Amino acid sequence: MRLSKLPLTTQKEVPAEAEVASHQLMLRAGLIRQLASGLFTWMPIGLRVLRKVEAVVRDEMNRAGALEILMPTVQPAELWQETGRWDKYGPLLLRMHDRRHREFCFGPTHEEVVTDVGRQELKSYKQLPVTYYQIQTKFRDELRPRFGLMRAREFVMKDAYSFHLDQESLQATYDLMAETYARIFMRLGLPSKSVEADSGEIGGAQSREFHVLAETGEDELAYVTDEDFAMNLELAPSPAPSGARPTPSREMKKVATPDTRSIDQVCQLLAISPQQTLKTLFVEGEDNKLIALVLRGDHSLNTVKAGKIAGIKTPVTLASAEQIEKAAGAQPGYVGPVGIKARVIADHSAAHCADFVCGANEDGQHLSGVNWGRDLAEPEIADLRNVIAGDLSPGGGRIEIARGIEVGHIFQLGDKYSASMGARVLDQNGRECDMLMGCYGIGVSRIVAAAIEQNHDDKGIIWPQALAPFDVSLLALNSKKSARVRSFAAELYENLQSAGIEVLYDDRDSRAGVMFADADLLGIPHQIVVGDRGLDNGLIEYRQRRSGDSREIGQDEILEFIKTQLDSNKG
RNA sequence: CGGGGCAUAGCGCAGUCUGGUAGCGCAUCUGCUUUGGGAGCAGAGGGUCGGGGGUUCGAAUCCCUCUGCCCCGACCA
Repeated sequence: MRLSKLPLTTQKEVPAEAEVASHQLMLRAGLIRQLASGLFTWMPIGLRVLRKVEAVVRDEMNRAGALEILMPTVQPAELWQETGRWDKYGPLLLRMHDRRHREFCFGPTHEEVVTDVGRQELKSYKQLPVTYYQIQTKFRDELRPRFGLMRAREFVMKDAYSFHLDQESLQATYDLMAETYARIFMRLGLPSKSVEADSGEIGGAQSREFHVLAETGEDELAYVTDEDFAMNLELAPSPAPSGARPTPSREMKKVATPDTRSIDQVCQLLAISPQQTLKTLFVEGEDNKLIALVLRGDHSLNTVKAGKIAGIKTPVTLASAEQIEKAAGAQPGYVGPVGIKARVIADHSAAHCADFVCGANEDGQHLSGVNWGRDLAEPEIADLRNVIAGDLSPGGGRIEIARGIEVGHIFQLGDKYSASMGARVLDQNGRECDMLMGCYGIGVSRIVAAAIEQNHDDKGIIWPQALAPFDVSLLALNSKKSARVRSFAAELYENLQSAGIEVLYDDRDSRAGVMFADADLLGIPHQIVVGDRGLDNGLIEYRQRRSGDSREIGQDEILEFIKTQLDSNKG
């Protein structure tokens, strides 16, 4: 593509609305334009990237034997009423009606529609297993769209659904999809990790999330390098403390701690470490009374775990400062479990502490030398905390923590949809039975954003080869004045294209600095620079976007050189 | 939905407190000069100051109201 034919305006300045790198760079490079909150137009170069992702996903899904279909984005309410989700799905579902006042929704997902397909098409166990998939636009009316394409309301998703006669078959396809997903992210050049996950609303027995690793990721992943252990932090069990609780050796006494509300401040004042302190958090109970959750000072509350404890209201809500003062008689920062009139649940690490420091339920005062069973009743014990790096896994390894962006999620649905919608086949014995189903999603448009989060520098995007909108940027410096540059570059452009290489040819009448800056911003992996300075010596400059390394290549060798570079990169 | 912020040219912003009819940088267009890392000079186009209502001789500015967008929280590919 000739850049002179493309109305591309890149921006030096970062749009105020964009917070994260991927959003900023996509706007600056002119890959997307925002229409409204969570709605984006894919501009020519951006769309090429999206298509690259789709191509890899499609190729691997086909290779795994899945069948591509395309279902409507608009779905009738009746289907959703069959599964009960018309009422349960809530405001995420964009609802509308047609001219006859028949109700519809814009599909946020397609379990209902595909189950309808399944019950019409599939009658015999001999047709199973089968996996259908589509790559299509979804709409979810998110309460808070965020971070550009990372959480858009309208987005492109690859969703696949499998149908089975029995659990063994479902498990086999589920495992195959897990392998396929790992291969997709590898081919896209995006280091990823899969973890066990909470299956949430969609339900089902097993589920696994796929994350692209990135510092800016919203999820935390707990894993052990040499073990199978890999879980979303919200699920990862923290190890029970080993051995008996140390015996008390100190007396409880009150210490004045004015203006020291945080654990850090208390530790500094008393010259102790956070492990010797306990913090107390109040959450709302189902009966609207507050419940005290006690954690070691260096640990943090895991709200998913807390929400699973009977009596705690879900979603877990932390009490307000007013509620806390009313219940404990002290401001947040000075509350503790001693003498508190509330249900007390301690994390097992906190329950294992002796001679600890905690708030005295009196402003400006803490207690030191406190011991369970002596100074206050033994607490209820539960796993309440997030694991931290260095904790032991169930297998005995040291847990590490990484951040990731969720780009895929696979589920075993079982008969949840087939049973409610009557999707049945005849088995070997002529008996009618509900099919089992699996579902497998990939956030195609989110992958584009995730790739940038993982691959950029201060100059712009650095596309992995498989995602790059073009293979090569060809810059013709001062081409307006120099007929020699103009003709060499034009010929090279034709030759590269004939060799099947995708080229973005910068034939604009711009200054060199502008062309370099735009090429770096757009992030195409290989740059070829044609200029008079090189041609004087019969040389062309080749530069790698990622490393910034450049070298001079003979003008007759440049075509072969680029071919070799691309081959070794595609590997 | 709860809490906070913002809305002035395509983008980034000033002007609002203290009312007097809109400005700066980038981008765009023209000309000249320049030409290997976001050039210089000269000129030009582009704004119902988010919408509606009110106060006033006069509103970007003050008041009321609506809308949109962004950030923090719960949810998700």
